[in-house]
Amino acid sequence: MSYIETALLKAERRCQEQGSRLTARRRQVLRTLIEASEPLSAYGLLEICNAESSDAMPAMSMYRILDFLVEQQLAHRLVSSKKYIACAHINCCSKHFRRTHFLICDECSQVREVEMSEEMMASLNGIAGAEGFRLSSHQLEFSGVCGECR
Amino acid sequence: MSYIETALLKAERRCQEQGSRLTARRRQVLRTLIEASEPLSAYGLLEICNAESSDAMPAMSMYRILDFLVEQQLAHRLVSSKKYIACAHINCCSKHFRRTHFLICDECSQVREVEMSEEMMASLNGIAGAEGFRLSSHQLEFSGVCGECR
DNA sequence: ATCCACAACGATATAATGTATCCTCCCGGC
DNA sequence: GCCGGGAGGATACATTATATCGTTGTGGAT
Repeated sequence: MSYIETALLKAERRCQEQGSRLTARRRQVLRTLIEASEPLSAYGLLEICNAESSDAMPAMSMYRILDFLVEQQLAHRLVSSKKYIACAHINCCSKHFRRTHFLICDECSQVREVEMSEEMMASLNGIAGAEGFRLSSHQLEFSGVCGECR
Repeated sequence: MSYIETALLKAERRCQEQGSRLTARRRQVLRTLIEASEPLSAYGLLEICNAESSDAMPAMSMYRILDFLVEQQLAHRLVSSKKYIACAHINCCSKHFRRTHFLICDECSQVREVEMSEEMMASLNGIAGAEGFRLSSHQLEFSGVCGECR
């Protein structure tokens, strides 16, 4: 079974566990994200999805679906570029969730989603904690140049 | 001399060194940012600035001015909220520049701009480097809850 | 099987944020 | 005084996102 089929099945199961559904629209958006070679904007996704199906979806629906996918940790929103990617860990256990960071290449705009090490987590929490701050989200976006582009 | 007067003078000097000018408009925006108690959006700033002077500035100008202030490191743009703040280090030496991170409180939306420690820099570079990645920007935005709100 | 509640989606309008383009003005150096 | 370029004005438009209310459809309770 292909990566994408497995991913969609797992996603479906995860949704059911949450009492929600991976509907046709949602599945289509998620599949498009997984197949994409780069991060896509909401309207970019909309264009692709609407091109491949006869009845067009309004932008509102796309935003709702993306909110859903992000909430379910099936996708991520890159705040620095306002674009979306499928979660890289969609096919493995869920222990990585909410503990990842993103390496975003300025040149090729590829994104590496990397699990945050315990060491790094501790370091960040320590630094923030020294300021009396309790971190909530751990989605960090780093920009730079990737190995291939160097 | 007040904090804000000193800051504006220093800013003016810094601009001159760069061959640019801290014009009346730019000064007004920077002062507004320094006086603000919370991050402001471009249009929010526009409203404030236009309210206090007779001839209104178009949005385009505000964006240009903000681009300028950010480039000069006199202000920062918080990408997660699309808002702007005055640089907290506007009144001290420039060694902090491009080495800060932001602790953004979910509750009160206050922002602490914190110098990044050598240890943290090394840690981040190490982690990214292991993936063959060379970091460029070091503007990190952490969300959480600040000491006062806890 | 029917009905209900609610999740999901459609339709429409509009808000908020950001950029492109071209022109004018003004300051500083020659 | 002239000229070159930095700065800003005017206008249009692109992109991103949300508000609101109505409709559909699915699953569970009865």
